[in-house]
Amino acid sequence: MSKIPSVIHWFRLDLRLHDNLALRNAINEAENRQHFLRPLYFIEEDIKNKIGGNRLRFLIQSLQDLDSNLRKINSRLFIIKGNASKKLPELLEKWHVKYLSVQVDIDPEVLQHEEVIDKVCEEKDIFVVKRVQHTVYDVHNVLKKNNGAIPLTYQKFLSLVKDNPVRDTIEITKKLSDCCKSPDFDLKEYDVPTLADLGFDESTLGETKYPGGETEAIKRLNFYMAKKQWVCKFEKPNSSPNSIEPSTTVLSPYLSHGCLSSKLFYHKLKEVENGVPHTDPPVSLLGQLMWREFYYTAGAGTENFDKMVGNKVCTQIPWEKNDIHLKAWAEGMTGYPFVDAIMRQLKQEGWIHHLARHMVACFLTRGDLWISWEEGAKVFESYLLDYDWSLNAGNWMWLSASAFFYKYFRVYSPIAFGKKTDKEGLYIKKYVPELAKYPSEYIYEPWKAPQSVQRAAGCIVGEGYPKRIVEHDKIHKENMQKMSQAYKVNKEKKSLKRPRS
DNA sequence: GGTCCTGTTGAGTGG
DNA sequence: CCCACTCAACAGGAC
Repeated sequence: MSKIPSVIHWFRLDLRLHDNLALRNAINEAENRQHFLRPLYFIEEDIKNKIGGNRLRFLIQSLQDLDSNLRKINSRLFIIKGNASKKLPELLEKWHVKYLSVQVDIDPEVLQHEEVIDKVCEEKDIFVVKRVQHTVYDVHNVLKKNNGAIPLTYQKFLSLVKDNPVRDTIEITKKLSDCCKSPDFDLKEYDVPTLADLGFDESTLGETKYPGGETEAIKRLNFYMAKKQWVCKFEKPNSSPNSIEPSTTVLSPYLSHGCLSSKLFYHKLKEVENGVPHTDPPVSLLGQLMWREFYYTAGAGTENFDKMVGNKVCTQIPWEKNDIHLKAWAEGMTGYPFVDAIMRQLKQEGWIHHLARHMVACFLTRGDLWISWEEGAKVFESYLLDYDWSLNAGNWMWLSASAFFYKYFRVYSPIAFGKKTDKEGLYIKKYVPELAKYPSEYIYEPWKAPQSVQRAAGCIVGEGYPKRIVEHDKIHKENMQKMSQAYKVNKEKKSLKRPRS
């Protein structure tokens, strides 16, 4: 076994070569010292039980693309089966590692692994480099600027970052010297596994609508940035949650996996907006990116951010358990066609529009089913291609009026809301095909259709399609009272903690 | 303490 | 008649 030391770049959510400073640091280190370069990615053995099939496929595609891009610079990706905190310590020893680079993350599960590695590296005197490259800003710096408190409003967040410069992105194009190739460079055991290798049956998935990978990310970014008028006029609240093709960019899965650098997106948007009239945050495209930063900051600064109990920004609400309703919601079988269409699109394609997320999140929590946002967050975590720890928790708290947003009496109507942008119900007809022959008049409320109409449409409510599991008109009013009560209790608790003196 | 808050509903109005 | 649009009501909190 060779005694030449190795340099490791530990890939996590930075599955790209562009704007990857940590990777470039590792490359330079390997080149300068003529050490081996080993770009690693850890895949847990039971990953197929942990994340949904669509996301798993997206991840594998992203890794394949990453490997192929690394090969273009005379390197490759080394896939290690197992989790980092178990496997990496062995490898640090085996490969005589002297230098390790990694991006900064805030997800507590990731940080758990990182803590173990940090300790081992300290013992072994391995140099560790960490780079902020998943967010535009260093969120810990933003927190410091706010005296450690998290900004509870978007405007406050914007004011904190207003004058922060955003560094230019970097590119990695130079080919690596052959001396940086380790002797085990061609071993198949480090190859990116297929879905079948991971024990997942790909035939259970629909066609790939959003292929993973840096190459696709850049293509998608350039496609949208070329539509300058569209970018400059973009207003998120005015985009449609139920268009047949997405009304927004769907860059989110690429950002969440790090196939696309948020900083690159930032600079491209600035370039397009430069010198011409454009919309602004919160509604503009740049504003969308800032929402991401906002939630990252909040997530980094709050303990138990993804839970209700022990989370200081989260209003404690006595949600109730109801596995039957939860299952009906998750599978798109609530009897409300708009809700069901959204949930089925989510399950099939791994992406739904932001306002569609609002609709179903409101329905699950304060609006109708009175089930904890944590349950909804778990379902989203499994299905969403763009799942992101802090954004998921933050948005679920927003929608359930548990934090950041408090006007709980603004409840989305599962009947009226979708009609605004899709009166005909074409979206419902696509994703809830059993209702495809319903006249548009009844498409949002099939239970109102006369029996003759239901028969003619080939689907009887209660047989071919479920009856409503709750009556929205009644239940949302009851829930508002419960919310009011929970707020009252919360307020009392707060004033007890900080009595006026 | 006034002001402001991306993303409501549902009724009412005017083109 | 249908639409696009405005407006009021609503049980809140951060800054």
